[in-house]
Amino acid sequence: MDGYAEGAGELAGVLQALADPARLRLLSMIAASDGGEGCVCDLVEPLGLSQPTVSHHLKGLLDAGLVSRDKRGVWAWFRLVPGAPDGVAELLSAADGSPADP
Amino acid sequence: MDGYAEGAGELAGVLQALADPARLRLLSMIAASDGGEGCVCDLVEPLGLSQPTVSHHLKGLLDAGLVSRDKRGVWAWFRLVPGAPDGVAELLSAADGSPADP
DNA sequence: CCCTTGCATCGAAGGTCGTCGATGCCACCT
DNA sequence: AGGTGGCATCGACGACCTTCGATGCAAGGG
Repeated sequence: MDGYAEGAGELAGVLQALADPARLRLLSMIAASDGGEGCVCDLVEPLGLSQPTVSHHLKGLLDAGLVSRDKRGVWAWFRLVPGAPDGVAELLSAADGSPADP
Repeated sequence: MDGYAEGAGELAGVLQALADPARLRLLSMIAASDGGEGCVCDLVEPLGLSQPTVSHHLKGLLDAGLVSRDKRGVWAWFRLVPGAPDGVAELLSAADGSPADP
């Protein structure tokens, strides 16, 4: 029963990484980008935040395992990790006893 | 395209209400309780937090629409709102371009 | 070889959230 | 009616997170 403690801590970490409008918009923009990839220079402008802040949020998402970084030369291309949010969704549904899968 | 901004803010609010080990454990314990209901007195001990803190977290979950309060006499019984985390899960999946429902 | 461009890191300020102790209120039991 | 037990609210402290400006590093072009 205390097994929930660890899972709760880990899930809470991923949720906290997602619990931010900037992070969610970042994910949406990357997903909507061409080829599912987005470089920082293309994300800074529409977000309205400074470049270091965007880098910081990207690092948070990277640390949470939600995006992957691919440095091609000078540009850093970020891509979504497929199924990552689905895993979070499943954990969420499993945490409260509402089965999302039949 | 900027429509994500509002949705992101709202979703971020619910996620921030969930991004806490105590909250997640609270939901798990309520779900595992008999009849899907749990009173504060039964939740304070296993959580290891003080009673005011538990009340505060419960209020947070209540404000996020994740649980419902049912005051029966002196005891306050908290129950999960069915489908609430599923809605969050759907929003999560929809936010990154992974369609959970066609 | 030097300069420009793009990204990550460092340090700091401001705000928000989690946690606690003390208090007040309401319902039940004697 | 008085006493007891349980829950919500209030004020305060400490820690974390978000954001910014400035700086450092690596890659590519002239």
